[in-house]
Amino acid sequence: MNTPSEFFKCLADETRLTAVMLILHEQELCVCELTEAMSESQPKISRHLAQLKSMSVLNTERQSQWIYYRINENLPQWAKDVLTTTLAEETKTIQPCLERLERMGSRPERQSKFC
Amino acid sequence: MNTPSEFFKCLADETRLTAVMLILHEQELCVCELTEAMSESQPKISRHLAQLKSMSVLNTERQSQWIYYRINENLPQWAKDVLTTTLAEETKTIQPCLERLERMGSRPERQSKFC
DNA sequence: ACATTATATATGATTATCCGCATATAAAGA
DNA sequence: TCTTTATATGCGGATAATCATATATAATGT
Repeated sequence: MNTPSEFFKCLADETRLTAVMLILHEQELCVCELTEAMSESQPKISRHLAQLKSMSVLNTERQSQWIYYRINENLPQWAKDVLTTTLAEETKTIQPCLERLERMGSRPERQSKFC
Repeated sequence: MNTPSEFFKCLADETRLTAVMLILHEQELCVCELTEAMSESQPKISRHLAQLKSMSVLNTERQSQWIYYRINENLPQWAKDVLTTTLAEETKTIQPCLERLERMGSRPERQSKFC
């Protein structure tokens, strides 16, 4: 992500924006969680996440079989500000996704960072 | 402009983003000023402005032969916030455009609102 | 009415984006 | 090793975005 317009391009797609909003809201999410929350196909989600990662909006951490996506903490501050401003606006919109996420069976358990 | 991702689509193009930033910085600009400031063709500028207007990001006011574009003051607050956040980031980038604008000969004079 | 300046739009070509489907890779567990 | 689950990617095909060029419209001044 080099220019603001490139950053906005990342957010200019409904699927990508929703994924970023959900990740920002939940700290981290894996592909299968996003697939379930957004009711979209796995390849579709995976593609968009790869794009967001390649633009340095997201980064990943593997925990055994799951790959967790997070907001790249090295994003410039103005970009983080745009994301939080947008999340405030999108809170209602992502509610159905959050509900599907909570209802989701067999959600992968997070590794505790302290053991 | 109905959804955040649509708004970001407006800003996802370098030409459009720069135009919006210049207008935000200068309050209002006409097509020929933007054409000069950005060193782009008139049809290209005009098309992108039309797009921004159709998405309610900008609006226009005709003053005799010139059509001035401004930020739509009815934009939702979060969107305005995104724009000002972005302008702070883009101040350096738009500097060359602002200089071309100042050097521009025969710049249309604004009608004073008080006469 | 005509020329000039400002702005908008039509058209066609090029390129970019997005998607579905199939398949590849990678880890985990039997 | 074989199966299952999670994730990534290759490959068209469809659609959308962008651009350059030419032309249309609109206001101004002669």
